[in-house]
Amino acid sequence: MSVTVLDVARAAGVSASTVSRVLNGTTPVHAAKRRRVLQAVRHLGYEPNGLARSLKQRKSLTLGLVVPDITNPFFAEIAKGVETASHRLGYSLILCNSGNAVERERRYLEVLRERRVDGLVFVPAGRHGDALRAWAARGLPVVLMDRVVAGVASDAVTTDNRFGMKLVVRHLVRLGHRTIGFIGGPRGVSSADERWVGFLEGLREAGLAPESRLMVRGDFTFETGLRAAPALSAAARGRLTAIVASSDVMALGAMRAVHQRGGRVPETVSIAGFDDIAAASLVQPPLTTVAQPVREIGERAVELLVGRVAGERTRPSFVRLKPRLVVRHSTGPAPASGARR
Amino acid sequence: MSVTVLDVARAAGVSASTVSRVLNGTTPVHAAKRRRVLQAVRHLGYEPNGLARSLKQRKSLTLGLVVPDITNPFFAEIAKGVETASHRLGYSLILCNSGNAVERERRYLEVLRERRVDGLVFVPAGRHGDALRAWAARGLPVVLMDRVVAGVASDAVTTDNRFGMKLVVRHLVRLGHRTIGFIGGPRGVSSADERWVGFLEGLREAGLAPESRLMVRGDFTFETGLRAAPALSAAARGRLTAIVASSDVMALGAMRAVHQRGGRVPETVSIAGFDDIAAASLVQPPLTTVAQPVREIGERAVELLVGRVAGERTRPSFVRLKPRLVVRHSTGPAPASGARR
DNA sequence: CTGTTAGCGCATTCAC
DNA sequence: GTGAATGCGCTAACAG
Repeated sequence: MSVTVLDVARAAGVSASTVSRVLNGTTPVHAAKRRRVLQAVRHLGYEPNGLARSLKQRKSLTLGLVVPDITNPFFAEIAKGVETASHRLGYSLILCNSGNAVERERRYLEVLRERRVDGLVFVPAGRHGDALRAWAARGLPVVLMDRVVAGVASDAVTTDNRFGMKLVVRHLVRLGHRTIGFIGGPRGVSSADERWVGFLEGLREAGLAPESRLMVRGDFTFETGLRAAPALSAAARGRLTAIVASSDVMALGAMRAVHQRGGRVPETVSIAGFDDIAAASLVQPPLTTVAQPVREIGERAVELLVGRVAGERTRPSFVRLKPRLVVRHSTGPAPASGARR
Repeated sequence: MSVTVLDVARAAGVSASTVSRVLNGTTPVHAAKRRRVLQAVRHLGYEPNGLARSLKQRKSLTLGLVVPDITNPFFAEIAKGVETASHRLGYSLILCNSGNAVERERRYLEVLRERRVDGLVFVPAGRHGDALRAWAARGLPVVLMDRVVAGVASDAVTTDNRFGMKLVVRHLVRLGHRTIGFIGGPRGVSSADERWVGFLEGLREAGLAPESRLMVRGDFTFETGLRAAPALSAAARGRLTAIVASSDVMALGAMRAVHQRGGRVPETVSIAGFDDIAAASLVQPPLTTVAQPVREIGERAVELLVGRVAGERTRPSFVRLKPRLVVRHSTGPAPASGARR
């Protein structure tokens, strides 16, 4: 069927092993033979069979990437970083979109094991982590991104979410805001939890008392923001001058809600997000947010993973990248005081 | 090292082939033995080696996905559809992000051949197509999405771009617009070319004369829209009442430019896009656009591909999906007449 | 129904 | 330096 090393060997008048050596540069080969081999390769249009090589060498040069939703711009950016780094280092990447479903996630890990991927770059969907623990228990390399899972001591690349969120709160406080609503992410997702804590700490730093009725949880969707903003306004009885969302998408939803009700951003209420997705700078007004080094997250994760595949480290490394505040026009000075709807 | 069929066979007191038969349901096996095999599998934590299976069966159950840019929401949606369909049909998906670079694209196709993927779902970067022709020449299945490549008679799933663009023009004409600017995509990208033609046809249908100075080409980026909108306004000397962009991202750029210069959408100028990416409904005002059945494009492409892998068809099928106009608030009645900046 | 045999295509011993 | 032999883990004949 397809042309094999043996075919090349025959055409070049050498043995299969010699062909292999030439192709992989494992061992020196006489220049003359080497040339004949290369020529035969070209002549026959030989293409090595990666499957056979992987089987023999017991490594597939393939990595798995599992994300909750590739259409989420944040994960798309991460995926791009992961893809770039993988191919740069000679690995192919199998894409798995878990759709935030734990069951699908479990199935994917199974498939990836069967495919004998050399490692896994992973943004876990929920808090759970059984499937992941099972994976790690087999000694298979895995690097978590964005969030960590309780009880799994694997490599991870995350953002300093607490710090990032405090940056936002400070910014708002400096602008004179005293009553700030918060739209958080799902409980149990570590990055969301950290942002929640960062928000509380930011308030405390400023001597502000948190009000639990002004803090709601969402699921990182636009709809959450859309619904939460009016709810927060109502809960604050007109005192609210700013809203911080735990993701840009939710912030965009909040902004939309404000506009729909005839409010203006930032005049009526300031709004800030987290992530700095592309859309953040494209909306009107452009969104103040916390920029995560997304590309870098993906790239560092792969580098860590490949290092571990090569057996470099033995203890898990935990990389925390610093985010930075990006001030745009969705935040402004707090209104002098008092009632507005 | 890892546990193999042979280990299972020994543990169950049967031959390796029987284990294989039980696992694959190829041939009936005595209930008792079957049970013992299954038990041994569970007991030993056996996991089939997909690499070995693929080598033997000469099919990898893997597909390649090549897109220009996974962070482009349009391609991200497509990727999601492709991923879902692939895994549903039992295939894994290798993700390749060509970054719109022909050379990277070429390298990817090479890698994918070495990996012995069973087929390729492909959004080609440019007009070229040599690498693709080489691929197809080897009889390897490929399905194009969104755009086709001249001289390559492969399966393809596309949108009826001409029709879609005419829908937009009709809509605008009905609103009273007579001087409409157009921001097109790159020449040689078939989908962009079709939209260009559709725009011209739409004008003609309405008895409007195209003005070449009111039609510019871009590269589907936000920046293109940002720059093109003012340029079109200037070229029209105040007569322009509407702008149609060949993609939502460019439309968003145009909208931003209008806002930056103090204009209002749609009062000053109506703006329409193409694709209906998520952001289109989230911006202010929500964008009138042509919705492509993105998810379906991805899914149909995979189904076509898998069908071809199975050797179902022999002639290339060319699927054209109908887009639909989504009227939102970025388009409105043309102003009574005359000058505005 | 089931065991035995024989590769899939390659890289790696081990001798020379 | 190089060839012959071996086996990675699996499934598909081929007999029984």
